[in-house]
Amino acid sequence: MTSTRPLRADAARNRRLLLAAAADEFAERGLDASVADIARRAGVGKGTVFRHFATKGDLLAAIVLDRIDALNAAGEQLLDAADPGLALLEFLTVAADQQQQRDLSFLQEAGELNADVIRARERMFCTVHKLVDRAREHGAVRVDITGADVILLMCAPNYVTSYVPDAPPDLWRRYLSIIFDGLRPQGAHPLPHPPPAAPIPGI
Amino acid sequence: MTSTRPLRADAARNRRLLLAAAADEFAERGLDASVADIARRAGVGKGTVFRHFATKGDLLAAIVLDRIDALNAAGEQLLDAADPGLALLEFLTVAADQQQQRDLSFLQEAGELNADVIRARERMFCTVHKLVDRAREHGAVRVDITGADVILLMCAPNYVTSYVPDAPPDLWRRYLSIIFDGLRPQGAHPLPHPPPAAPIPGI
Amino acid sequence: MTSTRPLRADAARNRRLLLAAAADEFAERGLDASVADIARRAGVGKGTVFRHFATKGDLLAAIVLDRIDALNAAGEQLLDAADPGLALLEFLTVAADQQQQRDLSFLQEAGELNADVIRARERMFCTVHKLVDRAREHGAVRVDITGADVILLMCAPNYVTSYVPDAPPDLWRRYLSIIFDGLRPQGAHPLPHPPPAAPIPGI
Amino acid sequence: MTSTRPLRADAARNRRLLLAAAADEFAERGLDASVADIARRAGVGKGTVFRHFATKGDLLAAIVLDRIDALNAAGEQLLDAADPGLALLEFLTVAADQQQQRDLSFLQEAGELNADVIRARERMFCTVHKLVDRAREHGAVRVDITGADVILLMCAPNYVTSYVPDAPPDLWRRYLSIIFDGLRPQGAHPLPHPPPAAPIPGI
DNA sequence: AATGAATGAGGCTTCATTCAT
DNA sequence: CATGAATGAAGCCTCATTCAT
Repeated sequence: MTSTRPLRADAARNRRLLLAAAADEFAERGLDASVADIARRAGVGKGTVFRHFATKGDLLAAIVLDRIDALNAAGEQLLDAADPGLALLEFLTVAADQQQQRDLSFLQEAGELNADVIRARERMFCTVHKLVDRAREHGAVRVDITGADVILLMCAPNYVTSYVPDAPPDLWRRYLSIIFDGLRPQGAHPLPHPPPAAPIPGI
Repeated sequence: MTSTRPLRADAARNRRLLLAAAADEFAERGLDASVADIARRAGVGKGTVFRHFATKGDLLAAIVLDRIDALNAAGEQLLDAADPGLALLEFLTVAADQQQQRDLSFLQEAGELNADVIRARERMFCTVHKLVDRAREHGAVRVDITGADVILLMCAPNYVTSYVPDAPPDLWRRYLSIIFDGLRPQGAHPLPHPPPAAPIPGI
Repeated sequence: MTSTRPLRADAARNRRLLLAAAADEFAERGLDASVADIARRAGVGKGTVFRHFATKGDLLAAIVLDRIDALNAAGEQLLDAADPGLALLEFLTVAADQQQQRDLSFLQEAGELNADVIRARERMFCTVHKLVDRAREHGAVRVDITGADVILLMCAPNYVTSYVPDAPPDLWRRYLSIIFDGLRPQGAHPLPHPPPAAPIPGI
Repeated sequence: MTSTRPLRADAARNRRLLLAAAADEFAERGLDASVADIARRAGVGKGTVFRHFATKGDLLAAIVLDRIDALNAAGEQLLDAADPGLALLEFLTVAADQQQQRDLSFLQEAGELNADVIRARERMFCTVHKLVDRAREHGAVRVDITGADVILLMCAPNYVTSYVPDAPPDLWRRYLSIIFDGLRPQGAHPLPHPPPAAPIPGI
């Protein structure tokens, strides 16, 4: 349990600066971004990074945790939406919008991260499964699509646009739309391979 | 100098060993694979790596160049295929199959690689454009899809499956099928964003 | 300034806590014990350590000073003892007992410590010399033994037992006894090397 | 097993330089001597240290291993000596002479070192036990002295003289003589504490 | 031509010390 | 006064690259 005691005003500011700087730096340089660069970008000393995050990995974990939790919150809200199809599309939109930038490999590499991240990821995956189940039941996505499929495809729009030199910030919407069309029942071709096992044992 | 002088027999063998070893190592460990490991895997000394490739980047470039050229050759063959829709799908299948493994970020990072790679990439992009144009004209893909779109989506199936822990080697076929369905005219929804400029000025 | 002004009650308490915590920590972790650990062990903030002791070295010096003074006091008492041989043995017993734990290298490293320590050490050395002189005169130790010899041998029992993994707390007594036997005149073999100069010029 | 392949001429030279430099540096600065300083002293780059010794600890282990093996060899030779008492004294003389300098904490800290060191240490301990047994049987040392005692006392002469500022290089002989007198049966006083368990289970 | 030894820049992390709260 | 946040020097180690053998 992180006994989140209030944190002094300046410390909280630095923590925020660090998370922002790190997110940017990781996005630009990938996971090899150096702690020194992150510190410089945040305008703090290198040592300050380690006061807030014991390890470079912990810093990454903190970022990922924030994003996953935020995304999950959005997803849970959408579980009550009237139109399950629109709800799923909206969820994917939020997901992509939220990370406009290079994806942080957060699904995969997170596997080696902090236990909190793993639990958060499982919660989020659960939510996605529910969203997909509802959408499927309402005929909004094809019957052979699983939650695991959507989880995997979730980051593709950002990934794809990351290759465009000076991409307009909304370009990902184009590819999300294409991919989502591929998930719809209309004109669906049979899939040549079964879906992967759900990433969480219990689903 | 690109003046490919014949190269002694053993040197040629080492070059092949190195390319293979490097491809495997990059695939497994990502771009951070160490030159030492590559050399060991190839069964040669570290110095030999640098005799053949002045720089780690050059080694990567050579791999990428090979793949792009091979892919382009496949694409050019398919330009004569009877069914342009099937031809495009086949091309994407070849592309994904060819790198089964971790994608080498070859489109993007290649941007900073050697000039040969850039030219090869442009040739390949050209071929893709032609394949897409033909497919579009035959109604096999929606009218609002461009060559640039397909180029961007090309790596998505491999990217997506790279997140599955012990993915079966053919899992990418599932996602290529889904994405390709999204490119078809049947049940297409209007796209919310215009396509990016073609990656090569002259297309 | 050595002008020991009275010090507020809580400050005095903190000073005591710090000295105790530091002594323990140094004993367990050696001279590399971190200030942070000492502060935590004392239950105070890191800043408080530096309010009381300008430097980590000063903290060490303060501990050493206390011990030396205490030891010297014991030695001076023993100068009046009836049996000079027993007195010397008792002094060495007190010395070893007092630091049961890892010796703090206090004789040597103290050389670079503050001036107060140096003066205290000189006082203590003086006392040892007197104890040895008396013991020698009474035939309790061999004639070729000097005060400097005893000073050097003084820490050996603790040093020696520091190598025993889970040493019983009194094990040093065994080695003090052996070494002291070596100082006695009975069965003494001639020494192959002259004694070192007295550590203090004026003795 | 260290498949000691011949090692190139220059590499062997550097290895020797490194071991010598490290021994000096450890002796002067203690175990905290920095790798950078060792490299500088040896006249090589920092990286070269790590080519030869994967870890700072491995470097220390190599030094210690050399010393222990040399000492053990000397000890084994002495097992055949005519006078067991003299043999033991000679062994202790060799031991002290061999490390003239600050002891490298080699008995204790070695516990966390490389497995080779541990085995070498056990061999040496065994030898000491045998030397002591023989000496005891011949009445050269008191009956209540064990091998473990001698092992512990072995480094004391060097330890003791390490505190003398500009000690003559043979000063340790004086204290070895004193301590050895303490081990003799003549005029021995009963020991106030039982000996520690032998450091190696099987002895 | 091949090898592997040497190099040193650069990465992560620790910690004594200073300073704002 | 006390606290604990911030700092930056320094330490260990990795690795691409160069160079002697």
